[in-house]
Amino acid sequence: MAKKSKKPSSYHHGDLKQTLIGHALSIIDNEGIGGLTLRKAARHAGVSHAAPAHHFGDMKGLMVAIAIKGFSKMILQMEKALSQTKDDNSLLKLKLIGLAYIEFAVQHRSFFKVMYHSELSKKGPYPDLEKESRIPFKLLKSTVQDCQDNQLIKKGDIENIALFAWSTVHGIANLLVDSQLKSKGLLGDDMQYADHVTNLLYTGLKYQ
Amino acid sequence: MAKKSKKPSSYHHGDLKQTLIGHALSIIDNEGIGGLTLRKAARHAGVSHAAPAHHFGDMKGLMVAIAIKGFSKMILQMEKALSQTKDDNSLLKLKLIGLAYIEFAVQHRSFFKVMYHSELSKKGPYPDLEKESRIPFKLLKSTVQDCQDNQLIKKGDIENIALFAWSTVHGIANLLVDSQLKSKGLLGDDMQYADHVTNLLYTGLKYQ
DNA sequence: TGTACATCAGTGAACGCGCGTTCACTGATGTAC
DNA sequence: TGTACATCAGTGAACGCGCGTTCACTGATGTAC
Repeated sequence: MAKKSKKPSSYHHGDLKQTLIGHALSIIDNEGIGGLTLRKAARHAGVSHAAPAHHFGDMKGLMVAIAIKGFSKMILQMEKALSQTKDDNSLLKLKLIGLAYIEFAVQHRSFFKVMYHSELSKKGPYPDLEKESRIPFKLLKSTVQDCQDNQLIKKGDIENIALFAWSTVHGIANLLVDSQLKSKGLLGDDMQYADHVTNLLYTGLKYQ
Repeated sequence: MAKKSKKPSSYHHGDLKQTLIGHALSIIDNEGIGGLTLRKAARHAGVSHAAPAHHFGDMKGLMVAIAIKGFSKMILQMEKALSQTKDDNSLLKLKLIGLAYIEFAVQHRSFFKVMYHSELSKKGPYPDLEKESRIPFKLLKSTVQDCQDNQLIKKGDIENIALFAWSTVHGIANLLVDSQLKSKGLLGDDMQYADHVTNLLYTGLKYQ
């Protein structure tokens, strides 16, 4: 405390914004969204408690920044999954896109929690966030369309079928993220389980 | 403020415990679980801010009390649904029990949120809560067993099949509770949608 | 029916804590000439 | 290359707030005799 000469008292951090997001995510990892505060994020980043306000304005600003980053990561992961098979195998694509969604949620659970946090989806307007958040569903819809065009699943309203598929997959992702299954000792490997459930879902889509 | 003669300054409330639970639920309805504090619940109940500690000890005690009450309500609702059809129609039972689960979640969303709040499921031990919380899954498992005995669904490990069914239904319930679907303008009637999804699920269970 | 006493539920003042927010400031970086 | 100045990121002290918790208390209810 007496000697301050050790630290070069940097007034320019480099990329504090991204650093703060990183620490915010790890706080959420450990304590849940309720455990995140601006002061705590600043403390973890080794920076004055007033610094976050400079970049995010307030708590909501931080959450929005995290969510936007999360969505763009998730979209990349989904697109990568789609590109792993040929155009004519659209049923496999449907499965892969669902698994990519679940995989992202499991691998980046704090991102996922923020992205679908109800407080965030309530109030707007955050046009950038809103735009990004719609893309995953759009990807799913066009895949469902492909499947129907190739007569791989039964006919029906695309929007509805996509909604069914998404909500099942999203529901499973949520469960895995919350560790509801693991804490009951019912679950071994997350992705193996996810594979089972998506198979179940697509069998339903085929025959119903 | 000057005249205190109006209120009879009651030192005995009648059933403050249940009253506090009721107000806690309505706070969660309006502001989410994060918005609930002991002081706020006391304020809504028109009671001193130290009163809740008398009945619940702390915040966690209140949450546990809410969850226990929620589970016993939900179990009643599921059992009622099961009793609405005859023994030999177990596939219908499987559907009804799933719908009862979703219906409870939608009708009592604050109960549901507390019952499956991750902070609650982490730390224990609350033996009463743990006991109650296992019953819904047990009911589901025995229904799945019935279906398999009557060769209404494909063979397989009961525990796994029940887990698939539960997690899908639970996932949907969560989505409806969080209003993720409504806020996207994708959803008309909750239960009509739930009906669709459960049909989809059970078709999967039949054919896979 | 009446009195004395124990128990129990709720009170209200007090405390320390972490939080978000404000604001004058410091000092590093970038730009003009 | 050097100097003057603007901009911008982060500082740290200060504030008021709502929270959980503690604790001596009050007064209503129930029980013994």
